[in-house]
Amino acid sequence: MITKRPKGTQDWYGPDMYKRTIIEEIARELCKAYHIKEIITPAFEHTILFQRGVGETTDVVQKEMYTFQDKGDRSITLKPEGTAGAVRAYLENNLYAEAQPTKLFYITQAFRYENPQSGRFRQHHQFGVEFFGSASPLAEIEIISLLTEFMDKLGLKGVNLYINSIGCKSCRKTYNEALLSFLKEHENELCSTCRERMQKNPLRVLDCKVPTCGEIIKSAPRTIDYLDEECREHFNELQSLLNEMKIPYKVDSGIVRGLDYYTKTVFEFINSEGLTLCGGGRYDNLINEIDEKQDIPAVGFGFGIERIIKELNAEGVKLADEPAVDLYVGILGKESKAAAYGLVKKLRQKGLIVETDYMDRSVKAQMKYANKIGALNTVIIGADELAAGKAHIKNMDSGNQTEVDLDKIAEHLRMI
RNA sequence: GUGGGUAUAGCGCAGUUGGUUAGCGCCAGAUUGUGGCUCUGGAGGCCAAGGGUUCGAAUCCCUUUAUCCACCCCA
Repeated sequence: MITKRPKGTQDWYGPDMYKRTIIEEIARELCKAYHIKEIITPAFEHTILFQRGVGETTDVVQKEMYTFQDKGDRSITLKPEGTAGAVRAYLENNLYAEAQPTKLFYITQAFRYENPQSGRFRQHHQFGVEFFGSASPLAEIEIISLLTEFMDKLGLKGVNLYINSIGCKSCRKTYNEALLSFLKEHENELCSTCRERMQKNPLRVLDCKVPTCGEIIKSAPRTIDYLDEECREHFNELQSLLNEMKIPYKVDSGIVRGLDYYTKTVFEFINSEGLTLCGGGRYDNLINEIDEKQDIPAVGFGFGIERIIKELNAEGVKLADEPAVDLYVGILGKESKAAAYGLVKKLRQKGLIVETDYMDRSVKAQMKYANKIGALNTVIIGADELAAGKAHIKNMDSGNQTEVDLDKIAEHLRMI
């Protein structure tokens, strides 16, 4: 037990760790060009923030939060998603008082107590962007455009954009009534889970994957038919912008998000297996729900880093290789240790990736090791080399050796 | 919370009606200071844990734990 990690968590190392590093680098680089600033908020917040922000009736709040009392008897919750904390920080630090809009991105862990399975963890990681202050569809465009570029840079091809509009509060009210009465007519044709969902959140029936339900849903009322004028216009403008920008998308009336805060635009990036890699949308009411003195529109998304890696692997996309060891410095003889290590240090300071022997191995074993770690070049430093001030640099690919002055090694390696 | 699969060396796996395997990796050698290929040798496992049946259990039965997959929901 003591050497076992908690259920649903992962240790990051090796190739996946490197992929994660590259993914985060691409995200940061992209946000830089979009002039989106990084924010890091605490791993935990007051529980009330998520109850209000994410929504009291959602599964995330009802059964998936890591909530505990701290020693000061405060109710604390490990963040289950990134938006609520970013919104809280935006309000608490009066960022709305600066020139608007405010564009923030985060790379954070998120905690949800659920049963782990493929692409699902109790601690996972998200790259997210929140765009505060703009009611214009251009805010959605900014977010979506960044996402499509992100996908391009990663080399993902099998992920598609689906968008929908669920309208504002008032549209939703009339729509929910229409949907509910429709569902009641077909109640005995629906699967058992859908019959349950009907009661607590009828919107969720729309993305049921059971084929028989799918047939019924086809003729169900769609949110986009119940939009008021403003919401309809917003959605139309968004679509024509996407068309003009030649960003491929599909309108899918089945896209309804499971978090309560969304309004108007909702979207998902989904792979060929139906797994959602990224979900987001507009949340014009959320800030007001958290601070009633403020009424600020916003758009955002969360992208699952584990799911990106899963998709990269599924599509066979190779990100950049880990940088190779430029030179392995073999050490021969006790009396050469300090001088050889001094050489290692000097070469590292010149920017080379250098490895050496810490195991007191024989020259043969050192060469084997150098080969195993993929060193591009090797050199053996012993009494002879130190006396002569020269050594043989061996190119591990060709096997050729070149005699080089000890103080010219870096220059020699740069030339090849 | 519900359902199914799996659990044998660091890894990935055999194990026939109850009496244990080679592989990959790791370490060391194959003349003295040079890798890859080959060969030889070595280390490493209370066969997930506990209980039961049996002369004898990795193998059969029960319990527990872990893990994977699916549902709900989500990234």
